[in-house]
Amino acid sequence: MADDVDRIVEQWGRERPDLETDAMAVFGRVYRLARIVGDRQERVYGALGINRGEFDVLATLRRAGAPFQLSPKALAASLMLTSGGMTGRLDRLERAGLVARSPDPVDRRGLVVTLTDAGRTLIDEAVTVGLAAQREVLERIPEPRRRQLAALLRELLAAAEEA
Amino acid sequence: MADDVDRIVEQWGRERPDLETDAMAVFGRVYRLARIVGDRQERVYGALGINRGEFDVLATLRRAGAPFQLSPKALAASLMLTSGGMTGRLDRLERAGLVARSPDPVDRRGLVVTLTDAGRTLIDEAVTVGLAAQREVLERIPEPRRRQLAALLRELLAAAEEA
DNA sequence: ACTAAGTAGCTTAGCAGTAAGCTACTTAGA
DNA sequence: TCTAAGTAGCTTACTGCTAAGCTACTTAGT
Repeated sequence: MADDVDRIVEQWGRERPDLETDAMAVFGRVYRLARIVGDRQERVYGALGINRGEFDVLATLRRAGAPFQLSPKALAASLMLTSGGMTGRLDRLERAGLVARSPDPVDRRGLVVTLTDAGRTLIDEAVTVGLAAQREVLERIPEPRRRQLAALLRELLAAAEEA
Repeated sequence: MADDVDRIVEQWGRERPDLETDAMAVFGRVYRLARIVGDRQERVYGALGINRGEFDVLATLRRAGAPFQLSPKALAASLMLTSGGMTGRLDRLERAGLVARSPDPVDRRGLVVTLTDAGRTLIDEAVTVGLAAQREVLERIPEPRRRQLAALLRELLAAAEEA
């Protein structure tokens, strides 16, 4: 049974028989997966009052371990975000009481962003339910193919980063 | 050798040993792949004067086959876009002379969007170079793993659409 | 034939991002 | 020890999207 991506690849094959379409089938599915699972995560986080970008900021602070502090610079680099984008996310998170900004004691140009207790509580819940949402999808495919897929995606990501 | 995603998963394992983190490794890589390869495509299309969203509109018209016509409604549905988003894309493409809007002869509420000759020429070039950019990444991993990956992504997408 | 409900595309307001440029501060070199 | 270059974070202008609501038109029910 053909899926949407199969149909698209087939249409291109008919209209442009000169094209080598294999790569389309792979990346077309990567894009669709990112969108579908991303939207799923967005809904789950939305129920907790944050969006996916804000989740990523809180998660990065949480993962860093106690005392849950990073500079805006480090956060922006880790999330591949411009400084303007980071300012906006921190504004919203600070307004919601989930992070606090304070002066960097050793560099007066800089700040340190700290997860508040409320932020810590929220992200610990969010990561649990977000991961459950991902597992619901992944566990529909049985081992050992789950493990194979993980290994192959790791290899493809390495290829993409090199190219 | 660990990659960024391995390090993130490992940090979570340390901070939250209660979490079942397998799914993170899979979807974390899907998100990163979509971003990296997406940015790559964006650069390629940018050299031709269009962005990825505009590419998708032209590609959908092209794939439909002669006479390369679809309604804004059909385009929006196919690209999972709101009607407002579609209006904007068509405005830009029409201004660039790549598509034309004309009244639907059988339904006076509707329009038909047609690929112009310039649009046809541009999309035929864009799909060729865009696909080459994707192949450059994919061909870094050897057969038969390329084929396995394609099959497993197909299965995962089906799982995501069902869930 | 008339009316109520539905549909197509557009408009507006709001959102979250980028790019470019600013100010304040730090660092390296003569 | 000045000074030039570099860096951190913020601001502004712009982009492309969504959500909601509009007008014009079509379809179904009586």
